[in-house]
Amino acid sequence: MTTRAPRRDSVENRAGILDAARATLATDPRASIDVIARSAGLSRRTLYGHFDDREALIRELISVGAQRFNAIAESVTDSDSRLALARLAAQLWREAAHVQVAAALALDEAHVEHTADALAPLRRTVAALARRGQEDGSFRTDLTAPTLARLIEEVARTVVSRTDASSTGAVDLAVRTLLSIAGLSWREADALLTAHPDIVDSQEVSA
Amino acid sequence: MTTRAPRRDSVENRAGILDAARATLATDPRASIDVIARSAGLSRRTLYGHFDDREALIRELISVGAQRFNAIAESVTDSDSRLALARLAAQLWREAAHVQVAAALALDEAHVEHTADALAPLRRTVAALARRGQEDGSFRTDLTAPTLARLIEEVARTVVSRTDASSTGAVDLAVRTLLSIAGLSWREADALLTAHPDIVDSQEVSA
DNA sequence: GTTATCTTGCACACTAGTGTGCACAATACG
DNA sequence: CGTATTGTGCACACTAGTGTGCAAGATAAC
Repeated sequence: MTTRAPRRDSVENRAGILDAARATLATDPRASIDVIARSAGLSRRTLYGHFDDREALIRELISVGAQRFNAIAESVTDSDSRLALARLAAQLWREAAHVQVAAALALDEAHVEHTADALAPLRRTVAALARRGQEDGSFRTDLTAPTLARLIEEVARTVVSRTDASSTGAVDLAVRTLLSIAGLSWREADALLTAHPDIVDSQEVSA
Repeated sequence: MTTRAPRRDSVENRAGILDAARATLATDPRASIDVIARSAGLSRRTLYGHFDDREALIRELISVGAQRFNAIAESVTDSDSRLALARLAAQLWREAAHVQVAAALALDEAHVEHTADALAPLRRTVAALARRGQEDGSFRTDLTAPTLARLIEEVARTVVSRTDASSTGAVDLAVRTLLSIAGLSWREADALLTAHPDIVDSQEVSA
């Protein structure tokens, strides 16, 4: 009487669709369901077996992605706000694949709201960081903390979505850009990264 | 035998369509022809009397806009590269209405090429400015000149298209952001703007 | 006042996409 | 094996948009 366990290929296909959607939508946020399904090696009809809607597919994509980098936001605990910002940027960059979809989709009117909700924890972290950085004299004070936070968010979005993630030194560029936006001169940023080479290189989390 | 002069209302309507398109597409780059026509107070059918295509309408919009700010690029002649960048940013901001459409449309795959072509002069100016700024020690040298130029372009696009143009102090924000990206610390940028209040205030061109 | 020019509404054909129903084939699971 | 689950192709209805043809009406130019 009890229902059977779900077939293995079914769950694999579902994951495959999500991967394909992530890759496809990162380049073209308006890619059709058919293109996504095909690039996952499945038929359009099958995709509708896994997701009710285009909407449902995208919502899941956003939720999963947001979860990943909300976690990152929590993991950054440096007391030096400049370091915290640098590390946050670098860590997020490593999730570039996930970030890019979110960044691309966030620009689409239909999903801004959901994206904003899902990313609320990350945004709170950034806002708090901006405030702290101003208070301890690390960040610029010619802008209000909320404005600075907004600026950091927007520029981060831009850098992430308009940079070839595979090119060497891309992480470096992203981090330096955000430090500049925070108000550091490029020499300060440079000195900071030289003093803490672990930020840009590989992750400090042991395997 | 000779053809009549075109009717006055006709040329006005054509201009009206361009204005409406500019305003509408700045918010939603995918607005339908019908929406644009209606917001110009005309019927969809009439719009097609003035422009062959959606394509033709957009091409003209881009061309006219590009012309305007290529002219601006030429008008900036400060020998101090920091001043030149600041003034360029401020001047372009005053053309915000035109810039915003271009910025929005430039993100659309279908028009990137045309936009890039039309903006070539401006981009050349920015590239030269980046090089000059590095040579005279004003701008950061941790990035190559082309990378810096690209970064300036992208961030400018972001600031322009994602800022409420009417809000007070928006010009100020735009200029400060770009100076930061160029590598100045926020204090340097602040000092520069204090020393040259004409940049952010009103235009220095006599009426 | 004529008249060429312009605007408009309506119907039409066309494209590209979404989401569903259904019958049939394949297959992983028990 | 048997069978419930899943994938697939096809037809279908639907939406939203583009671009055109045409006839009738408005109106600025002469």
